[in-house]
Amino acid sequence: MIEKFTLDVIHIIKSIPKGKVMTYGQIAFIAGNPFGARQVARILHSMSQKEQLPWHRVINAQGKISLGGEMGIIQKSRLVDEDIIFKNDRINLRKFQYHYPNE
DNA sequence: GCTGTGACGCCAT
DNA sequence: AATGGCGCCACAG
Repeated sequence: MIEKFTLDVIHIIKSIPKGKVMTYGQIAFIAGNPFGARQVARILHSMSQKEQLPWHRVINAQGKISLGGEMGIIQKSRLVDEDIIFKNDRINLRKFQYHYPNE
């Protein structure tokens, strides 16, 4: 049985519109687990390959990519393609963060 | 059912 | 601004 938290997280991630991003902590908070940022990361890691999640729209609270190596490059270029602007590998959250409708 | 782990976040230096 | 340490919790082994 998969936790409701996990399902909520997946649903929330799927709702992120193009050109916007959300942070791990924000998603976890909305899903009902204020301290579940790490679970969000874990969910992405395990599900993004199977599910069709816009995983590249999820970044950390500092507005930076949490992945190193090639995956990080891929994520960055995907975001750039959505007109999201990087300034020294950092995104302006005040401008690009998506505020979830409910809660 | 106990233990380690992680694409994190926050506060104290 | 940069680092380090601790907390928190679902999931795999």
